[in-house]
Amino acid sequence: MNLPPLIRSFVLHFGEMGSRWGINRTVGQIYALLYVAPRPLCADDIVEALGISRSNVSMSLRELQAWNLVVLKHLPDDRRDFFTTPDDVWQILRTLAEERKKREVDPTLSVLREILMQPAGSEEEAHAQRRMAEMHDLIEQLTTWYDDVKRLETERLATLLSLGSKITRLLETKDRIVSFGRARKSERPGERRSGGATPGKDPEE
Amino acid sequence: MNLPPLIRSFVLHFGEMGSRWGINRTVGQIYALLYVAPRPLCADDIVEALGISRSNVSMSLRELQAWNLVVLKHLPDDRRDFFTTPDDVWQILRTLAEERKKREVDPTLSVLREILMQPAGSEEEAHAQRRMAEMHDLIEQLTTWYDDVKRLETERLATLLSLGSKITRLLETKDRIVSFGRARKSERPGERRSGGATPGKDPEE
DNA sequence: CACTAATTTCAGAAACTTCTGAAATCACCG
DNA sequence: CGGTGATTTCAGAAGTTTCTGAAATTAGTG
Repeated sequence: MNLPPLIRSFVLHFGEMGSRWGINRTVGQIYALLYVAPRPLCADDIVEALGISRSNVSMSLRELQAWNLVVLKHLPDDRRDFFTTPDDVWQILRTLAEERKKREVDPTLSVLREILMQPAGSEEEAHAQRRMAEMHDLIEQLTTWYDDVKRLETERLATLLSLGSKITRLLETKDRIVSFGRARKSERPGERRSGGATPGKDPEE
Repeated sequence: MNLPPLIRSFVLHFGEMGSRWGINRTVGQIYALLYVAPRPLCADDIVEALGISRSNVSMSLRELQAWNLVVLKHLPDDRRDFFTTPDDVWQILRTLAEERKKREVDPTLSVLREILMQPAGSEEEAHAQRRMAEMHDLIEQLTTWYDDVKRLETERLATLLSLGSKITRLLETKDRIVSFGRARKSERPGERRSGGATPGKDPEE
């Protein structure tokens, strides 16, 4: 490996991290390298920078493509493939979330659904099904939220994040103001339960 | 492995999933088993249910304890350790988020900070630092949001989730109403930038 | 403080993943 | 359509992780 020290540390750290979740070391390193490189790199650039075999680079790039994490570029009069990462880190985050959901969450949800369809053969199984139903419902709530939020443009998403938990307070403020403004048109919102509070159901978006 | 079919499917799925992210197959299976079991299990119950060696169970339980994912119980007049998972799935989610952050996010943040402190030795390194800074800032925004939201009680967290992106609309509604109600006390909120929109900075928690 | 039973540790075996170099494939060019 | 160079595939080598049984440790008991 023959890289400027700062880039080297970053690449090595990503390699480590990569192996801590599913992705492997080389894939992590290549991603890190592409992420910080000032221009798109071709396979041989990567071989040179990381000191790994050509075939390993080829396979790892395939994997990154399968994750939609890299962008393919072509230079005129050069038939080699050049690779970069998207410029926008928020876009990268979205892709990562989407792919991890696809690989980690969706299969679990469908296994849970399948098991929950079957009849329990004993009290032990019935209890297990109740537990699985709790898990299923939690995951479903989270993915519903995610599906909703992922469509926001970056700017609004950032606003949402910067508000954080303040929103629950804001929500109460809004309840007060709106119910006051409308002079109690129907009934007052009052205490809200955990399940399905969906005020202000605008048709747009 | 000698388990009722529904439980068996669940346990096997979790084993698979386990190996898809960092955790290993056995650890995943044991967790799944404890999660659906109607009562706390001891190590030998697990050996029996999953058909794996006693020592493997012992090591895997240690790992689950290191992740804070299991609860230790003792029965009177029995010095064996019995294990369960917490009853509340939201609590489980919190623990999982906390531990993954500790292992996956925090180390990355500190590596990024360290690298960003060092002087760049070339334009290539300077560019890399700019990219790393973008990544750093994104992660910091996400963790700030997380640190804020994780303190919410389950009920409020559920409300927040069920609102999802509707909140940004709600926010605009609130801006309108509040600025109208206050009859433009100081300046009007207007367009909001991505960075630090923090309306309603209440002192309380 | 010896005995017993539960539990943990650990060295090496088994299983699995990653990585390589050689061979096959692909795609353009004359 | 044969040649050239880039790229991919793949069998097996290298490396890593997981799992086991045997030995060591811990903790309670008479």
